[in-house]
Amino acid sequence: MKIATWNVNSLNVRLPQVLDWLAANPVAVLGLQELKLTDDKFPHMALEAAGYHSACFGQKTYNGVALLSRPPMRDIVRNLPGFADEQARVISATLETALGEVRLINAYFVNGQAPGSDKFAYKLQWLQALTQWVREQLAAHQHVVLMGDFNVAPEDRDSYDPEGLRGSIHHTPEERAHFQGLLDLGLHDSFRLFEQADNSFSWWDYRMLGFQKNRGLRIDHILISHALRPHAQACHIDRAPRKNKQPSDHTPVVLTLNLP
DNA sequence: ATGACGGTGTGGCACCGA
Repeated sequence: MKIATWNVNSLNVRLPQVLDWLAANPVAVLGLQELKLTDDKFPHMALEAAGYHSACFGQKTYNGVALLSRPPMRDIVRNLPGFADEQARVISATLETALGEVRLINAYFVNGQAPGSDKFAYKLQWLQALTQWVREQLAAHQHVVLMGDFNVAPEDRDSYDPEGLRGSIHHTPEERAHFQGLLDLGLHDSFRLFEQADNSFSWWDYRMLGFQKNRGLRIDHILISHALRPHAQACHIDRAPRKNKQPSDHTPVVLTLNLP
């Protein structure tokens, strides 16, 4: 059983690539971020034809998240309960697996623009609210997967230029402390459970040949709860879609669990 | 220090992303 996350930067533009990718990578679950479309424009039919149920939470122009899954989902929750937010950033759902219930949380974390900005303050508030939601979900469910575009490079090795970018957005101590705070709730960064190549990134700037020069960041993550850890078999970044003609700036991260 | 690339909106560019 595989679980993947992918920031598609407009599902309108990227739907053909998502369908192609799913055909080649028939994962059980795919979390999408940055749909940039409203729910009435969500391509339920095309995804159903590909064998996926879908639960979406969209908005116009910005943000928007969705969960796709082969088994049906239930108990779908949109955004962070108790945190008033005009931006559509989180969708959670429960899946029935061979292990029993798995609670999925798919999130598009706030970018934050620059330390000291209003957007950065919003990022920190949002991170606090998300942490509370994950804490509650972990209390209610043994098997929890927190996936998405975290907009945080957790460690220096997750950045192409950790010295030059020290203290800048995605690299600040505050953001990294929040990432560590999520781990401290009882989660593991599944990518780091396995040996990985140096300079493994999930996002590259469209400009200045960022991908060709591998000037990227690892900001897309799949975190799993303690109870899932023994079942994790692999986690890898699939760079192939970044080589497509009209690529997203992010590429999928894929977790393999030893479940049917 | 800035912009570079790409998506969206009701545009002739600005805003946002990371």
